[in-house]
Amino acid sequence: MEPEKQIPKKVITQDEILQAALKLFADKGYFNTSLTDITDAVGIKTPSGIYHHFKNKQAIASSLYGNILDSLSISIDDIRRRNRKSSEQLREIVDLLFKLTDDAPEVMQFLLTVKVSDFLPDEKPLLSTPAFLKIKKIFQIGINEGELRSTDALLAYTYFFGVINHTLKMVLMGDLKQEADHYQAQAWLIAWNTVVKK
Amino acid sequence: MEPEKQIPKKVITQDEILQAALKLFADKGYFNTSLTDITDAVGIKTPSGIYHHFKNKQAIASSLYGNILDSLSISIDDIRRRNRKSSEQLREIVDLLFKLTDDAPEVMQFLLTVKVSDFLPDEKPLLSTPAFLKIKKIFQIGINEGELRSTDALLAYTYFFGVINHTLKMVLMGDLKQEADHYQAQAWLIAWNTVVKK
DNA sequence: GTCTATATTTTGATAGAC
DNA sequence: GTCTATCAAAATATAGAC
Repeated sequence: MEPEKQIPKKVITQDEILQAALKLFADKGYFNTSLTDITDAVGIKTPSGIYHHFKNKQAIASSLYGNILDSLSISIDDIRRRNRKSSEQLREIVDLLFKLTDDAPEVMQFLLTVKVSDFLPDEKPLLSTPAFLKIKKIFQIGINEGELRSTDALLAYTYFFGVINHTLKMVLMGDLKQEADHYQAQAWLIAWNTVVKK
Repeated sequence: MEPEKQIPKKVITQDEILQAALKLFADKGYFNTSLTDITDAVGIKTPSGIYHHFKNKQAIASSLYGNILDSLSISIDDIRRRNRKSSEQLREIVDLLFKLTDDAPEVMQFLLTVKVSDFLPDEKPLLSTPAFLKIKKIFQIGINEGELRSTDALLAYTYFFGVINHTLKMVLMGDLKQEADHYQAQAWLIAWNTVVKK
């Protein structure tokens, strides 16, 4: 093992700030998280350092939100590329969300239980976001191709992700005691039945 | 028409404060609502008046939350008294929630889209609240009597209200453009199908 | 890029006159 | 029970030394 440097870690990266902020925002909420909380979590002594990386507190949240949605959008692109049927694509999206809930609960908390518009009023509403538009498109194609019941694509989305998101939220809040993974198979089946053509 | 009194309205009731606060909390969020906002909305000039009615800002929110949950609990009692089957009871609860969404959207916004635990950390979690426990009991009885599929009552709740709540949330956020009433019949059917024994 | 120190602003809350 | 006036605290943000 190498001898550890005596110099205390001082240099903070943007990513460390984002990770700490994400955890705090997900846990205590944006308004209950002060810049001091973030500096504490990240191991520096003053909020000053943060202003070298971000314009202000809002910019941290905005960056987080953007990153999460971008990453989600990319994953969805990938999923759509690898699967042709709407059922398969939705199946993989559900798989991704359940995995994220177990492996990166802060991310899903930020997506599902945090009301972003309260502190990012200028951000695009979730439903006009690329990630969401792609999901809506999956429903639309499924309807056109006859795999899904013919309703409004937005309504199909509403029912399907009503089941999925509520299940994940109950896990995140600790009301459902097992890992998300444990509920996935059944939740998928129930959600799928809300939209499938029989 | 009677001659209007010249004396400007000064005396404010507790209920006026609660109503104004509910609207503001639902609209802008608890943390974006200052006591000054409330005094403005209620027509007095200084936050001082509010402290004669409530201990502090939190107490306003706490009172609101309690009132809403109490009233919901009473409505559920009434519904359970008037109906015997779980299906009928759930049907009426759904009816109530859709009506509330159209007639008192602030109330439903407070229930569905506001994260109460952020500013009322000492409040009982929603799921250990009388209103919720009664709803859970309805599912449990439905399962025992064979009307509902045999799963965990909490899971039945999760799926059923996943559909219902998400539909109402989409209406409240303006993503679904019609009144809640317009979506009720189909949402009920979909939600019911997530739990019914076939 | 982090530190000390400080400026600025907001807001929750109180005291006392009327 | 509302008003004027004011306090106290907290948190965002900045300036300048190192």
